[in-house]
Amino acid sequence: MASIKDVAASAGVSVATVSRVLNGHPSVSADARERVLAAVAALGYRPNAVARSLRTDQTHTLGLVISDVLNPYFTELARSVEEEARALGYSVIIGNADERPELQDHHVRNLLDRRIDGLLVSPTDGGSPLMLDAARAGTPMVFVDRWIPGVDVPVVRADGRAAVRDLVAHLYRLGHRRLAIIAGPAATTTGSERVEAFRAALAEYGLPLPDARIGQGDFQAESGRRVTEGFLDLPQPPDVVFAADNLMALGALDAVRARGLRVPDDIALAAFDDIPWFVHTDPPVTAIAQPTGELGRAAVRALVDRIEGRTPRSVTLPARLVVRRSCGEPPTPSPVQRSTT
Amino acid sequence: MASIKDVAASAGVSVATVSRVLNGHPSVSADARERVLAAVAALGYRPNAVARSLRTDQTHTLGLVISDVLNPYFTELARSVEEEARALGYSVIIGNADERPELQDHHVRNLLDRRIDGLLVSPTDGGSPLMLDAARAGTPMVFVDRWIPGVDVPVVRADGRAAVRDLVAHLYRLGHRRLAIIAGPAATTTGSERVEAFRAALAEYGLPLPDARIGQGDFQAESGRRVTEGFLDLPQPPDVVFAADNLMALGALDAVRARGLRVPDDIALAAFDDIPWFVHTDPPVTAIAQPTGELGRAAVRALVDRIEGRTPRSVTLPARLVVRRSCGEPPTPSPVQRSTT
DNA sequence: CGCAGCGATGTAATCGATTCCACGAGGAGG
DNA sequence: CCTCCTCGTGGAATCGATTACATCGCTGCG
Repeated sequence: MASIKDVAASAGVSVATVSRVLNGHPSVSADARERVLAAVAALGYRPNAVARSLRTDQTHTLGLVISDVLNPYFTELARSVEEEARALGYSVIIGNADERPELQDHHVRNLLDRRIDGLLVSPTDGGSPLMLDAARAGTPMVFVDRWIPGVDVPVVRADGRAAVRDLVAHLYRLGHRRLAIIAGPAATTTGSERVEAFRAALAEYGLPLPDARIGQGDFQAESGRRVTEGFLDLPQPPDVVFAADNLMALGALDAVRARGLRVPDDIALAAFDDIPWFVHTDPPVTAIAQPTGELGRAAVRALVDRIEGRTPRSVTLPARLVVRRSCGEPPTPSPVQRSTT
Repeated sequence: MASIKDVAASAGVSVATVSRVLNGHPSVSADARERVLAAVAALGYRPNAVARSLRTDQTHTLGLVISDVLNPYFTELARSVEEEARALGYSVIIGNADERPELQDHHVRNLLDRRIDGLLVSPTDGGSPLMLDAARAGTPMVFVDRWIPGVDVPVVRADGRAAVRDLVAHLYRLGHRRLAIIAGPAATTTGSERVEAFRAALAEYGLPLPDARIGQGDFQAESGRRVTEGFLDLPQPPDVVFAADNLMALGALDAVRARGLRVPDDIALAAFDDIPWFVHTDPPVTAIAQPTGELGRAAVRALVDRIEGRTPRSVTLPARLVVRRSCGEPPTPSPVQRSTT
């Protein structure tokens, strides 16, 4: 592969001049510029990004560590992150932690070794020493979706409290009183926050949330199935199951179906995170939709601000309830709550 | 960030010795090794992968260019690729082409500039000059899922012909005679092959496939919707719509539902590519399942073989039909065709 | 006792870029 | 006509690693 030296030789100038032409430095004669450009074209020369990064100490690359690529929510997040990053002149390297802290560390370490300019993380756990060290050491970093309390890193996320309250109001109106939740890991902020928001909303209606109706999941479909089976085995099964993410809702659907029960007649279902497939499930699933694309874009902007010396800001955007049929009664379209069915 | 020089100084040895310790070179005294390791730990030193890559001309990184991350099929493929690559000591950088040739070129160029060791591609089109040049120039490369004819690059893919034949047999048995297909872009191999397989299978049953029942899609949900609407507007709408990928099937489902029609009573539906959600759609969708994970792993193995000087082999694995309810008649479980519902 | 050979180590070249500095030519101003 | 600046250019240092080669001290064998 041709290097800058080959170009210089072929154009009859020094490597310094070639570099200047390539970087748009003003003080190059029109004649030299032309010869360099011709040589570049003739040789099909492309600058070696590795060498350039070594010299400039910049990779123009962001690392994105997410908890689970197979979760459509994170897939969409990753996509919007890449899009915005590209618009700002950065590339993105994705690390998929698969909800496993040690895999998350593997990726963080790998990205750091590659000297990425900044790190976008949706932590799988409460924060490994590695991640805390990186943050402390001044690695430009932004948390997205989930975050680690007590670390001085901007957070870009959705606030689902209002939407959860709307959901509980919706459920109450439909006559449901025994509500249950499949929670995410307590070590994640989204895992604990969603339970808290749910509990608070229930309290407003004077409804209890006994421990038996709080199932411990791990954001994966299988745990949703397992927890739901537990709920169905209770002496008094719940009227509604609220899954803290879309994969656990899928598992719940599996479990309900396996018993030969029907949603919403026998048991209602709602989920956090809306995805295109929820429109076509049987029945369409009522869900809380995050502004995923906007979150990804805002996170990139914050991180790039930090990298380029500006002051990044935390961002919180509202989530909203999307009513479908999985909790009963076909939705009556209204300006506020409209299903996209 | 500490460099190898700092470690050398702190351990009281030369950088060469540090490098030797780090790379497991045998001729280092136990004493020196110990002091180096201590210094590494004390400084929290991590080798700079950029510098190392420049010197060794290896990045231990594979590029993966796929057509659409939002498509669950490709998401799963990407995941299995990363997994196998990690097991073999490589990292993966994903480029999402979004079914846009110019975006695909952007990513190929970006990956090449980063001097990745090899490229895994599922081409969005018939092959841009950039990609053809890269292949000709000897960049280690492997095609996965889709490929470009006439280029000497190993291909790892699924053969869906037998499964398509099974599907047509299934449809015929259910009494369907007017079959239609939503095809992918003709410039992609999967786009044209699936139509051909379908046409060949229909021929075996003496069924025609008039042009009016071949809709041109682009593997995105919106095109599935549009094409399906066209089918429904025909004087004689088809009995069955077969979508060449899962997103177009989603669009088709949208279109059918928007007309107030029912699957499979009014029109049946089948799709290429099986995904977990198809179990829970209304109705569950009959699909052709590819061995996605195995494809990803085989592709990585082939590419790494090529990179490490062994001779890579093309691989073709069979796809299989998964019968569910979207074409009519609940499936009767049999040893050969079993739904995972 | 002398020298070959080996093990441990350091010096320095190298990868491909960027960039500081020096230098020469040419124009402007005194 | 001389000096000073500016512009265009090239030489060389530099980034952080790897590695060929040189060196030095020992050991072992003849």
